[in-house]
Amino acid sequence: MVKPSGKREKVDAKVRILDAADAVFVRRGIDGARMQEIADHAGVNKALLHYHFRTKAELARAVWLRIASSFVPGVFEMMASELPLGEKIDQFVDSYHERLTRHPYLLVFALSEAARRPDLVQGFYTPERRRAARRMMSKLREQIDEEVKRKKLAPVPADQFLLTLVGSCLYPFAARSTLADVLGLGPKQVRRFMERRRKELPAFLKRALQR
Amino acid sequence: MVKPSGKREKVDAKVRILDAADAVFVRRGIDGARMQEIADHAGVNKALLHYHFRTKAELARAVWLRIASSFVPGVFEMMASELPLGEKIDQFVDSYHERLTRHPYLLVFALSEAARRPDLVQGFYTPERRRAARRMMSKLREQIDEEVKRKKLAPVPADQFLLTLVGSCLYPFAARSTLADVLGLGPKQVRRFMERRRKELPAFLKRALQR
DNA sequence: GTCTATACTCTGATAGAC
DNA sequence: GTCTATCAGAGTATAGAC
Repeated sequence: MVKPSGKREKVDAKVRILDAADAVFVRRGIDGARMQEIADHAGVNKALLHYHFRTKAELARAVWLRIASSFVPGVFEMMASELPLGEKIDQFVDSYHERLTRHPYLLVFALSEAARRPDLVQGFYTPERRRAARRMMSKLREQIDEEVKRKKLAPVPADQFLLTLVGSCLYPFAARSTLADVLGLGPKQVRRFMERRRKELPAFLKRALQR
Repeated sequence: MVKPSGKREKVDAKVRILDAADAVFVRRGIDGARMQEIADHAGVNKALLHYHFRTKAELARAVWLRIASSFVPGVFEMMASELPLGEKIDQFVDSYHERLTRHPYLLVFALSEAARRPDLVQGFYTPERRRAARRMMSKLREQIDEEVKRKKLAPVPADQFLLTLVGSCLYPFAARSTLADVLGLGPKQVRRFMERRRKELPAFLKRALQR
């Protein structure tokens, strides 16, 4: 499957633009991003951005959808799988720690734009994706209920537990700078702190479900 | 303590501007906010914003500092107090649920601007505030250690526990829209979900510390 | 202190050549 | 598809009257 040299450049430019837009939007936010900076970053002219993605809003939406598609479905699937609950927790924490460590601005971008621009997210949750979400929830419910029954715990609603997992895992990445300020840590100490968290958080959460 | 009618207008305008700027910045983000919208919202002319706060950046900083001052010191103090650990958890969850329910965009604003603009936060953590933060941490450490010893738990670092508390409490407010999409909830159901969380989260966290 | 009017820059978007 | 050149509008900031 060799690329026809004519088509090659075209595709590449469009992808390079998307990659550049990703970097700039995530770093600066949609409103703070400049089309010029994206063009420079992609090594093309500003006009070309408008050729491939008519407006800034459309480019932003393309970036957004690409990002969301790159991890939401995977999480749904993993969480709906037959893996034991404990391993799901491990995998979730591991994969987000890995990704968010390498992309420090990603979470804040996703949260703030999703909160402020419903239109951006519009259409991402297709019927199929909603079904996947429901499959995930019902599988989790089943596993948690079993755990609760076996260990005779107070019942824990699956949605609440999932949110606690997600929140306590992701939040530190959103609040990294505040965290450093409040705990009085330098960048290096923050990294060490997060590494420890990666190991200890799953244990803490599992323990909370084990009695 | 009656206001001299001459001074009254002056003070009021400046405060009205701050209030308006707060509303607009929090809702749109700093980059997305327009000086014109702030002026309209405050019922004054655009030029007056520049008279009282030279630039947009300075106005944004004033808003930021006012917001941060309005709750950070209180949390530090409460968390450093002699209250039992369990009651601290209750109070923390309650006060944030109350505040963030009424100001849905506040958290996302705080997180995204703090992450992207170190200069904005610059100078907020004075030596006195850092001391307050350390007092909080050492008191929490003491209380958690005691809990751990009494209940013979695996040791839980205070900073990690605090972050889990903060994250699992605040995150849902930052991800409100995503939450609704993933769980397939309408606005009303989201509210009910959050009310339940307010009651159940403290119990879950305390249980995690009780074995 | 507050307003009107305006200067000027920045930036998203288009036209048109290659 | 990609570039150069340019426009139109938006948006921050200032000058100056009251």
